[in-house]
Amino acid sequence: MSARSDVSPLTVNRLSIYLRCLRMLQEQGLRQVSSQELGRCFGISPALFRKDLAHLGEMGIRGVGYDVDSLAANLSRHLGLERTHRMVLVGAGNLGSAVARYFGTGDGPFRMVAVVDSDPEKIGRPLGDVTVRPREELRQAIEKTRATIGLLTVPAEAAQSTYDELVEAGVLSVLNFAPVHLRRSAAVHTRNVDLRIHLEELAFYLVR
Amino acid sequence: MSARSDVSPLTVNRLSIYLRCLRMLQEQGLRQVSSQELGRCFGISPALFRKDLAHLGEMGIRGVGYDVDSLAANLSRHLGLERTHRMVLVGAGNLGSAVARYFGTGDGPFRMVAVVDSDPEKIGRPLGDVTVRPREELRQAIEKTRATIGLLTVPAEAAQSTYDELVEAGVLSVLNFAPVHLRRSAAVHTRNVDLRIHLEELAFYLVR
DNA sequence: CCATGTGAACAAATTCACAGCA
DNA sequence: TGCTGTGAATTTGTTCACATGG
Repeated sequence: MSARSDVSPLTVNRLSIYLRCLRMLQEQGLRQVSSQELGRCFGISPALFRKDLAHLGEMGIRGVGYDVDSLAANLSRHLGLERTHRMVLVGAGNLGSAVARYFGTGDGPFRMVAVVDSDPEKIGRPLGDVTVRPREELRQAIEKTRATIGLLTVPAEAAQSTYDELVEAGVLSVLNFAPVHLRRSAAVHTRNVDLRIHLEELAFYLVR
Repeated sequence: MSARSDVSPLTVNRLSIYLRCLRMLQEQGLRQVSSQELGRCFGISPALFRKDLAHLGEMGIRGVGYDVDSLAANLSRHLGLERTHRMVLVGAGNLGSAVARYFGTGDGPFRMVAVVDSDPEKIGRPLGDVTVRPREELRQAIEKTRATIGLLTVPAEAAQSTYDELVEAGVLSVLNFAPVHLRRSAAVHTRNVDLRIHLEELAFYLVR
C-alpha cells in the first residue's frame, strides 16, 4: 500500500472498471471470485488485476480468491465513493443539460449542487435537482455549496477562462467536455471527455 | 511509415490533439511551427511529437520546422477526415439526443445518418438532421445508409445486445456511452466514453 | 546553422513465474 | 492443492542525443 498520488492514472481507471464488474457479479449472486475468472470475463490479465489491487493492500484470500462483497466495499472506499461529491456545472447547453439530467436525482455519490449559464434565457430553468443560475454567480455558488468538482460544458472559446475561474474559486478537480487542450493547474486533477477525439481515433482505423 | 494497425492508440489519440492545436495556430495566422514551439504551447515533448509524426512519413523541413497548413492537411488525411463517416445512433435519451444535436448540421466529417430508439413516444421526432426511427429498423437502417460508426447511448442493460447487433449489421467501429464493459468483437474498433469512470477517477484523488 | 528524424538509453506498464499462505 | 501477492523479465512508451540534410 502506497501513497495515493503514486497510483498511476491507468490503475485508477481500472479500479473503477473492476468495481463496476464486481457489482455485476454481486447482482448475479456470486460471492467468491478469482483473478482468473475476473480476467476471463472482462478481458483483464489476472496478474494485472492482482497488481492493481496490491496498491490498496491485501484484499484476497490465498488459495481461494476474493470475496465479492468485501472487495467491492473496499474498492468503493478507496475510490472515495462513500462520501458525497458536490459538483458544479458551467454551461447548460445541449451537452451540459444532458449531463445535469444524468445526475437527475441526487442519490449517487456524485451530486449536482449548482448549474450556471451565461444565457439569460436559461436562467431560472430547473435542471435535474437544481435551477440554472447566472454565470456571474459561479464563484459564489462554489463557495456556498463547497463544490469540489467542476464540470466544464461551455463552448471551446470560453473553456480556458472558465477553467481558470473554477480553479481560482477552489474546485479540486475538473471534468472538461470542451474540445480544447487546457493549460492545466498543477493542483487540480483534470480529465478530458472529448467526443471528437474519440471519433477521430475511430476514423483513423477506418482508413483503407 | 508503417501499417496503421501498429500505430499505438496513444499515438493516434495524440495525432488528433495535434490536429486541433494546428487548427488553432492556423486561425492565428501562423505558417511555420517547430516541434519545440508546439511542445512549449501544448505540454507535449518535442521528441514525442516528432516520433508520432514519423509514423506518417516525413512531414517537416530540417532546420526549419513544419508548414502548419500542409501538416494539418496531412494529419487530416491520415486520420481519415477527408471522407465522410456515416454514423448511426441507438438510443435517443438525454445523452443520445445531446450527441445527435452536437452533430446537428451535417457539414463535418462525421455525419449522423440514422437514429433509432425503442420508445414509441420518440419515434418520428426530428433530431439534428434526421428523424428518430423504430429500434427494429436498426439493421436495415445500417444497411441502407451504409453507416460505418455506431454510437451506443442505450441504458446499461441493453448495451451488450445492441453492440452485438451493431457488429452483426456490419458497423466497423463503435463509440459506447453506456456504463458497461462490453465483450467486444475483435474486428470492430470500440471506444468507451464513460462519465462515471472519469468521475470516480477524480474522486480517487480527492480522498484525504 | 538549426530543427528534423532516428537509433540508443531510459522509464513505465504489463506479464511471467514462483514463493508463501489458506 | 490452488490462488494470491510479488520480484524479475519483458514489452511498450518516452526521452535523449546526435547524425542528417535543407
